[in-house]
Amino acid sequence: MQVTIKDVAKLAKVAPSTVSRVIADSPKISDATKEKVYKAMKDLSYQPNAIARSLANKSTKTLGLILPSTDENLFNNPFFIQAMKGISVYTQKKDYYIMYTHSNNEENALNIMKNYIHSKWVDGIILLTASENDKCIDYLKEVNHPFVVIGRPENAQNTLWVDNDNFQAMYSVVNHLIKKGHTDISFIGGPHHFNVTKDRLDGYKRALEMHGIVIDERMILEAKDFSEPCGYEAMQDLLALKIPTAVVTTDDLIAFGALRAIKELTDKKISVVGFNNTPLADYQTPPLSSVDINAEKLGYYAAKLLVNKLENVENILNHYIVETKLIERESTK
Amino acid sequence: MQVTIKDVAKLAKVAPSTVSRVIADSPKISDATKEKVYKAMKDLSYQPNAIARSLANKSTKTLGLILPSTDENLFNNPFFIQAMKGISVYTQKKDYYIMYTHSNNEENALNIMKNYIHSKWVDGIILLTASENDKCIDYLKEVNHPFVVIGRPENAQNTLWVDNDNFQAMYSVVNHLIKKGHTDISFIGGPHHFNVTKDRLDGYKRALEMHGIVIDERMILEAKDFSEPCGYEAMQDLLALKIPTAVVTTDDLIAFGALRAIKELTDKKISVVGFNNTPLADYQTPPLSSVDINAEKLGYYAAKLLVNKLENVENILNHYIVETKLIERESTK
DNA sequence: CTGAAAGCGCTTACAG
DNA sequence: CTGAAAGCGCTTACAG
Repeated sequence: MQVTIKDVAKLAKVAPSTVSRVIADSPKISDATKEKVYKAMKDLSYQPNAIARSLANKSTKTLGLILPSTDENLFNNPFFIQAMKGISVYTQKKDYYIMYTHSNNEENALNIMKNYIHSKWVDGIILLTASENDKCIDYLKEVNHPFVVIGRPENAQNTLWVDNDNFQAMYSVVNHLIKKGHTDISFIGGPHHFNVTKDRLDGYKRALEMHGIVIDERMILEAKDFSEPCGYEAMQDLLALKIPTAVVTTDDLIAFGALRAIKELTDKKISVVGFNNTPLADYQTPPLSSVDINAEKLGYYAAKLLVNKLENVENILNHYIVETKLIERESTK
Repeated sequence: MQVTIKDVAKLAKVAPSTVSRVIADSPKISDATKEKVYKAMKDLSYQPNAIARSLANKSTKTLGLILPSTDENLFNNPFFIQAMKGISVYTQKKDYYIMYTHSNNEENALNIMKNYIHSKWVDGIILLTASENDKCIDYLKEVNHPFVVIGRPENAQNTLWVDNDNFQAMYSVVNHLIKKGHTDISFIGGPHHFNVTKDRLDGYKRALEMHGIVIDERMILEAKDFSEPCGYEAMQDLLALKIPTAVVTTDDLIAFGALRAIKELTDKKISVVGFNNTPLADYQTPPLSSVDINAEKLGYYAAKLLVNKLENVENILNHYIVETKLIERESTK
């Protein structure tokens, strides 16, 4: 049967409350008593019941995660699983737990989140993506429930978030290309309602401006989705219009599609850069240069910010910026 | 403040126990009372506290998942995230929750599992991989805690599991190749301590035997890991020895490596088949034929078997076999 | 059909 | 420094 705090108390000849204090390592308890209790716990191989603890403490030490599920990117891009790993690494250190659920759409996500919160399962929520007018964020703010966002949210003040500096990341990629002599640089982004797309587009534009290159709006394309076929399609549209010397994209899958379109539709050499440095970037022909966004670290720091808040540890900043790194390969040589 | 069952009881002018029975939809309660209580619940927007419920019920309706983390495959192969999605889809239907943790090694996995169990967080465990002498399985059997395995375990009786028919899957791939005229068919498997590797190897051997083709042990290679470089290396070793007309592998990444070795090291046309039908199989040169193992369905049925057991619904069989399908592309044409 | 009471396994003011 | 008691928010025999 289940060994409880009472059994330990009986064996150690103390009160249950004393055992509880020993578990919490209360400084008020004498060392002698602690020893007695530790021994009894060991003899009975006692393990505290986390549920009972949660009820008494009004805290589960559990974080809730909601994953998109229609998003094709979920399976093609290791971002989510890497971020989940980073979260897990931090929570394990801090004895926190993680719950996750997949959602089909934003409304579904909101319901899952409400359920997590109202049923008292989770102490905090980690949002893995941020979009414009994010209903989840609005709700979490409204009910004032602790959360953190991976990706910079719209009203970043009073909100915990982690992100890459997407503006800077794309700025330096484009800057790098310009230094190599490129002037006709095109941009193929994912759907524009993602903040991440906007930030990277801004970085692209800024780099061109800084070098006095006129921005040609026709060279800025939107892939309908973070997928290979959408990348192919966008590149196809672009080639029908104009042949650039370089293309920056906001996603490896989009870049894979662009590479294929280039191979099939033109003889010109066009440099291509992806984002996320997915494992297969290295195995494209040519191997694809790509920006590593360090998804595991994004997850790790997201968990850290949130746990700090839950434990009332002051966060020096309400966000972390995780560094990016261009991994240069054949596609830009 | 938190709305409790007492507040609802007071407003509806009934006892808390009555409210509890209404929530559980007990047939003993009159419709009139039910109505009153429903109204009160709505007026107060009452949500049951899952933690309190769990404590009283001695059941959390939560399943625990342990993910490998060193495994390179974790990021390269969408298997895990797909299986996790399938699990989530089923648990959502049944109002169950999921917890996950990443582990670094088997010992770590065992500790995480023990913690899940002893702290009473989870009602059941889903193991995403099964290896020889699996310590987690041994432990779960020892303490008689409900669990299900994705992948056929060693002593399958009295154990819930889901899997593809890996023997059959590989058998029919090899059979298919033989029918196309191949007789020199090589096998490159992942590490041999995985049951899945053994089953597929058996299927390979059986198909050859059935057609009277002598098995040449030198044509059976082991990639040290489920990775592209290990596939490359194995193929390289093979080519140094003998040039087959076809190669079957147990993993797309291994197959990607094999394709690259073939391109670089020989002019011969060699057919290649992968496993898992990862999204990028389609974008290899040539596009890779691969066996789709339906990971989402594996997860879905794993959750189903386990939840049935927890709810005392009899499982007709202690396992599910999820169908596989060869997706044929250029690499075998 | 419904209520009062005890219990799930903890924690934590309050006393001493 | 330690204990007795009340409480966290539910459920469920037991009575009626």
